This record gives sequence, structure tokens and C-alpha cells, in this order.
Amino acid sequence: MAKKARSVQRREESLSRESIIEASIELLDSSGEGGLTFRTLSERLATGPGALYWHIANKSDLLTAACDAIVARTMEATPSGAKPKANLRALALGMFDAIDEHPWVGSALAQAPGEMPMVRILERLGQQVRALGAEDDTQWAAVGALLNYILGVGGRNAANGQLARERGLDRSDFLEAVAAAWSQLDPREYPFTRSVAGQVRDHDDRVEFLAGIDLILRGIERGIESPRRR
Amino acid sequence: MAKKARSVQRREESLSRESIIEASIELLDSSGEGGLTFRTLSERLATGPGALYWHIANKSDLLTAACDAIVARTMEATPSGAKPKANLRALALGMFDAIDEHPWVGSALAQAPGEMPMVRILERLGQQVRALGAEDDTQWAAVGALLNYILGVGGRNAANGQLARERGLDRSDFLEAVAAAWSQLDPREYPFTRSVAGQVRDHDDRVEFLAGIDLILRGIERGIESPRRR
DNA sequence: CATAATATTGGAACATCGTTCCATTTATGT
DNA sequence: ACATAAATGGAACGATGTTCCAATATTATG
Repeated sequence: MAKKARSVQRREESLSRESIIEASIELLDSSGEGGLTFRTLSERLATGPGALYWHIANKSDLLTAACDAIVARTMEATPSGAKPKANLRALALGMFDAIDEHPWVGSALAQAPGEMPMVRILERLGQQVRALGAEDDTQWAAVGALLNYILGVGGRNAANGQLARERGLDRSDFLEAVAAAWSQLDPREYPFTRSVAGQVRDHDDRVEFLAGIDLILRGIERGIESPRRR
Repeated sequence: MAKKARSVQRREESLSRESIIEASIELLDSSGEGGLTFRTLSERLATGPGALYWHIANKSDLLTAACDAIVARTMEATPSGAKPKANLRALALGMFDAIDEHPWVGSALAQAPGEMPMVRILERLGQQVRALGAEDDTQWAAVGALLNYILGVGGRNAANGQLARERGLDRSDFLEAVAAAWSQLDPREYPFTRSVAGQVRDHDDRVEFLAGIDLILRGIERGIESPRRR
């Protein structure tokens, strides 16, 4: 009890779960996924590595917490309007941009199934899918398809950016390299990949992402229009 | 040149890229993602850690190669018939089962964008989507949606299994725990998540997975039926 | 106000990891 | 046969996550 009072009376810049998470986010954003280290983190917080373990369980816990903070902010910054379909697109785009801005969130989300950050997204998506008029037994599949697409594309997009950064290229140069590699594949074995290599070279990630969202939304709508087919 | 002759004349159980990859797969399957270590690997192969680096660039390279071996086998074991839609479902299910059997493949795939294992899947999906009759400019979005859904759900499913194993539970017990946690969320803040908690408890992963695939296929078909909407 | 009890800190130490280095062994070509 | 190159295996390096514990700061109690 008296948590607030205590933290106020503590030394000026005392350690806390929040301050540790905040510093972790800054570190992850500036130095990438491998930049978060208990040593660099404790150095930035002017303490020792051991002190951190009083406030957090382990590194996995810390990463999930940092990820949850980003997701929570993103959900807050994405208000819901009247039209469910527009809300779903805004929600999807919001998460896409958030993962793009904080690439480490993509992989962190993949390693914490059923945990808090995922639940936040699930809930928001679910409410809008429900508002769309989907029946109870199809809601889960619809939300699952959306959730996985969003996190899948977002994560892959972020992975591209990170891999490019590691090799000292910017995103377009990296995609150029991928397109070039795909163009040199055996035409007999990889006709499709070769044919889309050009589309990979010059495309807009966000536009393409939204096209996929619309594709899934169409599938959901069609499921609503003609229910219980088969 | 004369690679074959050389490897034949080498000592009985000589090191090779293939044998290293094979041992890595066994290690990953039996001991999980953290079970692959240059020391345990070199021990199993009766050599030193340094020797491995003559055949492999680094651990990331090794992991991608092991992943590619699994994907290649899966693609081979999934023949294509006459009906594109059935082929796509078989392909999706084949990858789902492969990731379920080798959970480490899920995360390995996420870390190698544009590389060989991903291209194999992309190509097979692309050929079938093309056979489905999708127009050139919508093929990429359609394949992207399928690919991301397959890898997304597969990866999440595998992550569930691994997380459960770490905590000493089997998959159903783990889902039971997740459902229980979701049931105790605040009804005002998380109405949707609470309402689907029951569906999480007793569901068939594969059936649910296929439902999502069908959802996306519906979206693709509807895009074909009424092209150039907007 | 003094003193005991507890909460929190900081840094040394440990086990383990990926990777590098290099002396040594094995195979190949002349 | 000898020289050259390919391949090996193990010691050593730097860095990591985590544990441990003596020291300190804060709170509760007499």
C-alpha cells in the first residue's frame, strides 16, 4: 500500500518498472533488437544489472512489457468511429505503422501468444468484426485471419527493414536486391516468383497491406451475405 | 570439381553441410529452439565447434538451411492435382502440419524474408492462385494474404505448443489456462475476448485454420467475380 | 529518537553462448 | 616424394542473461 507516496519519497530518479520499460523502448528503438542488454540498460539507468531483477522477472518479461506499452499506446491513438469497416482498416494501418516504427515489436508479439499485448489487439478487432454483423461462430475465424495477416505482414515488413539496416542498405535498396535475386531464378522452376519480382521492386508497402486487408474483409462480408453455404 | 569423388574418399563419417544440417534438425526437433548449440552439435558430430565453420557461415545460416530442408521436403510431399482450390488447401495444411511437427521452423521462417525457404512456398502458392484465375495485379495481394496467414497461424500455433512445453503442460492444458485467464478479464474492457474464451478452450486447430484459409479464398474468388470494383 | 526489520541497490561472479584463431592432420596434384 | 591446399578440433575471446550477496536506503516499531 501507499505505492505512490513511496515512489515520491524515493530518491529523485529511483528505479521502477515503468522507468525500466521506458528506457528499454528507447534502447530498442535506437539500437535494434540486439541493442537491449542488461548491461547497457543498467548503464543508462546508472545502476547495476542485478538491480533490474528486483522489478522485472527476466528479459522475456521485459520485452513483452515494452511491446505491450507500444501496443497500448497505438490502441489509444486509434479512435473508433461509426463505420466498422473503416475502423478495422484504421486499426490495421495503425498497427502496421507502429510495427514499422518499432520493428522489434513484430518479433516480440510472435513470442507472447495469449498474453496482454495480443489480447489488446484481439479485443479491438473482435469488437469491430462483431459490429460488422458476423455471426458468433464465424467471428473467431474472421478475427484470426485479420490478426494473423496484420502481424504477419507487419512483422515481415519490419524484418525486411531490419535485415536491410544490418547490411547497410535502405529499404528500397534491399528490395531491389531481393528482386534482382528473384529475377535470376530458374524460369522453369520458379515462374511465378520471377514474374512478381518486378512488383516487389517498386511497390508501396502500405497500399499493398491495405489491399490484403480489403481482400480479407471481402471474404468476411461474403460469408455474411451468404451464410451457411456448403 | 569432383565433389562426389572427394566426399566418397573422405573418412567414413566426414563432415559435410548436409550432415551438419541433418544433425541440426534432429537436435532442434528433440531439444527445441534453444537445443541447437555449436557445442552440442559438434559433440554429436564428434568434432570441435571450429570445424563446423568450414561448412557453415554462422548460426543464422545454419538455421535457415535447416528450415529450408524441412520446407523443401514438405513441398515435395504435397503433390498438385487438378483443382487449384484443393491444391491451395492441401498446401496450406501441409505447411501447418510441418510447422506443428517442427515448431522452430515457424520462427526461422520469420527471420529469413526473401530467402530460399520462403520463395519455395511463395512459388507454389503463386502457381495455384494464378491457376485460380486471378488477374496479374491482384495475384501478389492474394498470395501475400495466404502466405502471411499460413505462416502467422502456423507460427502462433507452434509458439503455443512450445510455450506449453516450457511450462510442463500439454497443448490442451495450456489453452485451458489461456481460456481461464481470458475469462477473468474485465467484462467492460474486454467483452469480445471474454466471449471467445470458450471457443479457445475446445477447438480443433486444423479445422479452424482451414476455416481461415477458406475465408481468404472466398475473398480472392469474389475479387475475380467482380473485378475492378471501386 | 533509536533501533530493528525490510526493501532496494550495485557490482562481482558464473555458466553458457557464438565466434575466431591457429597448430595439426588429411587429402590432392605434380 | 614432396608441396600445396582442404579440413579438422580444441583452446581462447568477448559478450550475454542470470544469480548471489554485501551494502545501503527506507519504513515500521519500541
